[in-house]
Amino acid sequence: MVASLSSGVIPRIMHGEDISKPVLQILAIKKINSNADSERYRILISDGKYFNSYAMLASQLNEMQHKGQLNEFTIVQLDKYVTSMVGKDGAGKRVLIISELTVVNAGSEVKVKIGEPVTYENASKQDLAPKAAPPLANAPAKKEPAFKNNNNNNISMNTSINSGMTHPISSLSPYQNKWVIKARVTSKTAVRTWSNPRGEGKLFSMDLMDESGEIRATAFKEQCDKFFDMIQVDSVYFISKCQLKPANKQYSQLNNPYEMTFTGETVVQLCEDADDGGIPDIKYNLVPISEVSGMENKAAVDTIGICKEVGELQSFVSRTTNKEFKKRDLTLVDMSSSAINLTLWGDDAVNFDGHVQPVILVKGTRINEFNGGKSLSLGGGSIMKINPDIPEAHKLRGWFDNGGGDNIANMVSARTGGGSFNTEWLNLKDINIRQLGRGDKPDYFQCKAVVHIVRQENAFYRACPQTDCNKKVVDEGNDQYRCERCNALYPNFKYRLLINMSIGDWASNRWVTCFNEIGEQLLGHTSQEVGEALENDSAKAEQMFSALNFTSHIFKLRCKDEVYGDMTRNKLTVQSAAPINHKEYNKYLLKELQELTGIGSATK
DNA sequence: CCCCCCCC
Repeated sequence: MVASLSSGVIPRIMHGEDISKPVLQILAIKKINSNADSERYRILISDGKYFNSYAMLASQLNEMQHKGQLNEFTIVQLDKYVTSMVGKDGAGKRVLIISELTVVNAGSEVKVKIGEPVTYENASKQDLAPKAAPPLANAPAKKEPAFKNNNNNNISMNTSINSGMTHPISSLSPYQNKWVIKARVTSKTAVRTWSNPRGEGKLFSMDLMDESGEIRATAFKEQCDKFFDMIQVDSVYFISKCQLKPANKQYSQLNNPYEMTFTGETVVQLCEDADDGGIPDIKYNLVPISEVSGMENKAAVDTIGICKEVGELQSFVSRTTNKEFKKRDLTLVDMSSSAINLTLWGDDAVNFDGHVQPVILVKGTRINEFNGGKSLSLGGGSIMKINPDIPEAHKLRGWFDNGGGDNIANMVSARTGGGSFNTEWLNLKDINIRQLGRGDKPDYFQCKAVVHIVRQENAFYRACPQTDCNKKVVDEGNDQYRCERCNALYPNFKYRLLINMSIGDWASNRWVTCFNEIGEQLLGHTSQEVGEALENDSAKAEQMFSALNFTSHIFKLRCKDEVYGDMTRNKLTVQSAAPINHKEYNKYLLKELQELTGIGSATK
């Protein structure tokens, strides 16, 4: 049963009449040759009497075309559409943009073009008049255009509000410049400045959402100043006259092929309705902290927890960009008896007051994985709420204030170090073959090696006695030691180990450096004992150090080129030294043998 | 027109 078309409606639609759910036939569909990132389809569509060759699919319908649902002769019902001018205001062509449709009859079923349609631009005056009689009786009377191009923005805004003629975010495209969206701000960045060879300036971005979709908007320079204070997360705004451009998917996690830029023409008006008019609330997909362990690195996480511990504000200069960053690490705990670290940046880090152990709700934080531990980082499109007034927050408060956070069993951010399975097995010759350590980031690997020589010279230094300061102190004489980092004089110091030793495997041998804790572990003595022996009892020191010779370990090594003056040295640092787990090591050897020989691939 | 978020 092939449906009948809504004969003669195309000219009326193109003249601004709002016709509910017209039934039309697709006569042709083709991809527009535009930017490779933004796929668009243009269609030739007919009502049986007239056709329109300037119709386009909103990108969320591309999928239907991919599935072959919009072939030649398909009969469709337009559930949602807008018309708009393409090109410069008033000078261009009017297009029909379809954002929702239903397939009524497949093209393969219809098989033929219905009627002998001519271009709607040839329609007579009579055909433009709204028809009074059915079948289009339920079509509403002709409405004012959603957003008149006049100078009084408020009047046209109100027109659009009252007539409910805002546009869905998902229908926005560069092909259409007259629209008003009604959208909730789901996140907002801090103001950031930039300076590069192409210029400098400042900007902030926000993410906008309505029932149809989401989009990122950015305000530069003057617009940044003009709108930054006005835009508030969670509020709903009417927004119009932004410039649309293809989104760079490399940077945007939002589900929209476009993003927008505020311009001098941009109008933003707060929607003060108590009822937000169907704009959904921000949805938090709250994940228990324990579940983050099982999630992918770099995945986005919404969660809620109590800030049990607050780290100091830290400042550092990025090695790659030379920019200064401020950060602060928090530890969040929740009722899954788990703890995770959360990193705050910039003003969030500076202004954070964790002494009252507030409830922290975050949305869109990123997972960073290191050595098997996972932590969260609050970045670009993330939001943080402190003590939000939601039931989950009150529940957590009650739980924590009654001692709930005292027995945290699961440290999601803890590094699994030691016998972790994810470090690659290599030998010491592979370092050269694979050119490890040349990149910006260090390379990590493990190998089985035997200790050849342990150097006693410079195996320790006298360090600042403060717990967290390990800086070498200056001996001022008369039993006074000065720490330049703490800018203080102390009557004492602590010994710290910094041991160089040569280790070898079947392929090669290399000098490696061990820091304090691993040095203590390998020598089987505290740094204090080792330091005292080296300073006062050379026979005892010799005994300690020689005991380490010719012992075998599984070394986890960090490999990185380091520059000393004009010299670059490929440096190996011991991350861990563990006894040989023969079961695990043999498994690796068997796998290597299989790969080398191709024999025994069925062996488990 | 930005798109940086280190280190371990």
